[in-house]
Amino acid sequence: MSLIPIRPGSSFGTQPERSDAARNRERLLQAARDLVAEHGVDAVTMDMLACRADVGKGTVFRRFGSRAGLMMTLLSDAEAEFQREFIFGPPPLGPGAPACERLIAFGEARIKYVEEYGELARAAAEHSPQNRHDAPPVVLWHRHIEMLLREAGLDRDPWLLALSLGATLDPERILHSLRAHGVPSERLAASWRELVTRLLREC
Amino acid sequence: MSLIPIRPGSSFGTQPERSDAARNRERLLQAARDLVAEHGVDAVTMDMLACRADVGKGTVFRRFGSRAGLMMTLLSDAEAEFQREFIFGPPPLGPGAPACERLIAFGEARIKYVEEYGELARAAAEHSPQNRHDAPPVVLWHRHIEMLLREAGLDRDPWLLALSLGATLDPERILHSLRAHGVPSERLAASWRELVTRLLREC
DNA sequence: ATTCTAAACGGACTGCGGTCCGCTTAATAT
DNA sequence: ATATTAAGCGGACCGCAGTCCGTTTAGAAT
Repeated sequence: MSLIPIRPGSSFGTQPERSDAARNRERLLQAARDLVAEHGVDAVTMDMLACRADVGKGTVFRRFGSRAGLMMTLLSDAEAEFQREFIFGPPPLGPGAPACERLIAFGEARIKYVEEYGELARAAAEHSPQNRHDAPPVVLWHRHIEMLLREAGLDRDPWLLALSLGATLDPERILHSLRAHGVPSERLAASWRELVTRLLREC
Repeated sequence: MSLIPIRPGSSFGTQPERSDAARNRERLLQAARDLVAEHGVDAVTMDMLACRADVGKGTVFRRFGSRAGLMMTLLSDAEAEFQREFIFGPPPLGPGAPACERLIAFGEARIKYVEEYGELARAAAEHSPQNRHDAPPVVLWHRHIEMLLREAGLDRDPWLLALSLGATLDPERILHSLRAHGVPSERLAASWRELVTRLLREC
């Protein structure tokens, strides 16, 4: 179980991957996207993927490490885009707006993200109690929230407070509200706004 | 996958279970407690349990429905005690104290509970995205928090807000803070207190 | 005591995620 | 061209949760 770099062989000092490996990766990613589109995330099995991509099962696990790793890879583009937006993008999500507004925008963006990629995100976290909370993207959101809390003047253990706020935005939870209880995303966003504004009042 | 009644055969109109079934249940529960004590929750498999209790594997699943069901059963006593305390017990956890103080006490009690039974609680929720949020005890905590929020004067969608607060107290999350990051439970409790008091200021 | 039947039983079986290890091959050195 | 070798490959294999179905048996009815 190792970290999956966003670009394979992107680290300096390591040689680029072999041509057959690159070809197999493309085949696997294409097959995975097709299968997800055809049957939905939850119905895609690793054997099915190996079969469709016409590679051995071992190759699938060599590429992605685990089912969760595969899902992370499928998410990586959307994830990178999301990160770009809240780090470099225009306000209120990106820098330039007051912390409180950025925090609200962050939650709203996250809810939209889960609406679109929730199943993948859930599958990427399943069966990984470790990586569920320590995966690089999760740590990044967490630090982002913590930074905004500090910026808003919340100095009492902002790290743990950020953890609590992050829990509210957990894909599985949001997805459950959306799908199982039929809560419209606007209502989730409104509740998030309420939570954040109450928390940051007079800071 | 069905709900597991706290007391078997406790519903009216159903006949009591057969004697061999009762004997097997006791054997299974004893074996399960022993195995958990010996090897830890995560290492206990259903085959192991069937073997130790000297019953067939089918019997294990007939009793408990799933691994998660078994863990819920093992938790049911502690769970019932916890419920009793925050519903009927002395303040500030039970009725008689201001909503804000009860909410703080609730979180503190929950953190202690997770410290003691966290592994079981996590295992009881694993692989059940459905029952994870809709299991009777979870729904009860949730309603309790919602009630306290209303009592404190928070009228803007207290149901969703209760969901957010509940997310903070999720066993897996608390356990991860405690074990993986070594956060002492007092610090978790302090952060919870901070969160609740900020949220309920001037209500 | 005998019969009846629905509940309970047990263990072979399935499907899935994940590992292992002997074989193949791309890339490099000569 | 040939030899070398480490990365890559494939699929048999494992452990586990959960299902299926033919067999057994407790308890009621006679």
